[in-house]
Amino acid sequence: MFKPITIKDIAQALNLSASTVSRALSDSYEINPETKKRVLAYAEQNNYKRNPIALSLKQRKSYSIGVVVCEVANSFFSQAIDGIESIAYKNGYNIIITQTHDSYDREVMNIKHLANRSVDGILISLSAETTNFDHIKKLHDAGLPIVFFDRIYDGLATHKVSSDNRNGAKMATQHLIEKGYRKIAHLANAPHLSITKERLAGYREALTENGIPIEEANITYCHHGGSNQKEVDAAVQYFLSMDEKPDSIFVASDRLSIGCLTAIKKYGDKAYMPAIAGFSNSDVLDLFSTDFSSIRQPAFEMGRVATDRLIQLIESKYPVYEHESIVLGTELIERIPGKLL
Amino acid sequence: MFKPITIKDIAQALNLSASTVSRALSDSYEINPETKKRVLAYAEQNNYKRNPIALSLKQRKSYSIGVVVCEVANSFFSQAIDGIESIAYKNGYNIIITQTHDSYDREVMNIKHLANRSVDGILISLSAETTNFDHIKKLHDAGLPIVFFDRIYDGLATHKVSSDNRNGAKMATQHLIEKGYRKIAHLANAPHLSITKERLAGYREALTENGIPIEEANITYCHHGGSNQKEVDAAVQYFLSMDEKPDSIFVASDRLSIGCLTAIKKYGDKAYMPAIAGFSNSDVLDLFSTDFSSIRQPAFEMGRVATDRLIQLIESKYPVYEHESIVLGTELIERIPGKLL
DNA sequence: TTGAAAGCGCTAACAG
DNA sequence: CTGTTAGCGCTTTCAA
Repeated sequence: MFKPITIKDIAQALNLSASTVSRALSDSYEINPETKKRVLAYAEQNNYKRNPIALSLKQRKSYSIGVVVCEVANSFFSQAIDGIESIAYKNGYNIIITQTHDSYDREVMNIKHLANRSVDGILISLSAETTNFDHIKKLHDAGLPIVFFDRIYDGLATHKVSSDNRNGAKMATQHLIEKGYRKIAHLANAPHLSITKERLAGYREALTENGIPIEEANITYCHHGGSNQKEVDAAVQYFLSMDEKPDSIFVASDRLSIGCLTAIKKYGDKAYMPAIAGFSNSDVLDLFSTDFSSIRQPAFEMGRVATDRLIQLIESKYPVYEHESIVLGTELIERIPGKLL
Repeated sequence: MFKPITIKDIAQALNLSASTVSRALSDSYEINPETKKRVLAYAEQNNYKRNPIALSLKQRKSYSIGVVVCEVANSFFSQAIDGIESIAYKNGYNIIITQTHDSYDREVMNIKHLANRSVDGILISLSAETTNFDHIKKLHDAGLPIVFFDRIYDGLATHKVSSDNRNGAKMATQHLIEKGYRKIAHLANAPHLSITKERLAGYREALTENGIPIEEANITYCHHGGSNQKEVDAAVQYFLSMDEKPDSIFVASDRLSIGCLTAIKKYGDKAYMPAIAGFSNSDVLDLFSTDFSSIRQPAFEMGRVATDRLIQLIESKYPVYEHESIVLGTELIERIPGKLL
């Protein structure tokens, strides 16, 4: 069942040796054009396909790259994957996608699994829970090419691709300020994530520049990135329980935005309805006239750039010592309530 | 760089033969417990990992399964992928995801690529453009296990997993009727897709049962599944141009729902705003109080079931001649406008 | 220009 | 209980 034709079969059929066939197939210069033509013709006819597994074994290369994200059912990441795929395929690689669901344990498992599966390199966006990086360091030290995107770890000498989180956060906060809000809460992601720190910095910057005092009590972290709705609910309930409730919330991520809106819908009332602005790549938001302006990251492009760099690393003949930190711009999408829909 | 330890290394270090080590590692019964312990200990210490590629070559098995969907940035499919992943990983398989973007050519490419990559089996949800199935038939005939999900092809003797599209469509249409709408248009997917036919049947059934005449002019197809927004725009503009405009629209898919809302937002006006109901697995919709009730498919479960069946096929010792067509239930989610948000 | 042989890492039939 | 041998499909010296 399903036994494809091999180089040996061709050799036998054409009365040649396997090595000659191999050479003909890889278009070696030192081969009789006549023979080459015969081999190619026969291969074509019997639609011979190189066995990539044998090739991998021989060349110690799998032509596949691993991708580690928290979840694919997330606008930002699914768009990023589109970008990753586009570059990977163009270069003859396929991608193996794994999801951490923002759990450290699953991240460790997945990365081990990928390394074990002998991928040629890995693209990582860290899980919200990750604070120990040994599982990644070990592989990196062993020579496995790794590129971070979105959720970066700075302690590793490799390429990093992110978006301008600080400025995005600043724009969002500034946007709320311009709309007249003053008591702006911040629903933040897990505290150790790179994006959390950067977005927090942007939030602070906007407030400071506008002479609004920063109150730590207005900032709440979601240690699991909102992968459990309960923690988002708790955060929102906390905001709602404050003596002086926030008039608006700057939300740090796609996942949290959805979670935050859900929680507000659940616990809020007509009398109190904070404005919301935050990071999100969801297209669906465009359809509604909520008071939810968002910061959009160039997800597709980030995926492309990260993959491009990873393949560079993989295919480089010599060890690469210079590493880029690439930061792409973010975009504010203002949404005005009260229009159609 | 990155040269992992092999069975030979262990053999040498322990003064054993490679086969003994291999046996010890695979916990063969016919091995001295003492030796086994030594080998295991050494392997553990030097964190030996089986080379899966060598294993694949030997066993003609890659422990990976290919997945073909139109796009991951789609609530239904990303949820289905979650389900696929959960079962695949539990059984030691990893998944290679490819996107067709609803193009026939890309589907052919991707499937070839997967077969070529020697996956052990493929899960397919057809592209909207596909009308010729030779590329799939060929592989199936050659013995490659294939399971269809969601967008089925009936001409192949294999397992198929779908949701109750007919009844889902009927519920949605019935829902519109109950809300008082009478001129209900149908924005359909590509005509040859299984889901299109089934959903159309449900739509017709609801109308008929309610004594509403079926008018073909009220039905418009999107031949590329809405992967190009222009075709959705055209369809909506057509509805808007009708002498007697539809008072509501039943939309056939997730992608089309988004597209339809987008188009209406673009071309509609306050005076005319049709009600909409349709298939969608988007969680975001729950957050808004649009007049958009939706039919939700059990995406995660569909992914699980399909993968389970595929692995059964893969691991079956004997050819399987009995094939299931599994149909899972759909759910109507009513949304009432005018609430919070 | 072609062939023979070795080897990538692993398993399995066979022999002891 | 353990070792020898062969082979999965392919590439690549080395020799002819």
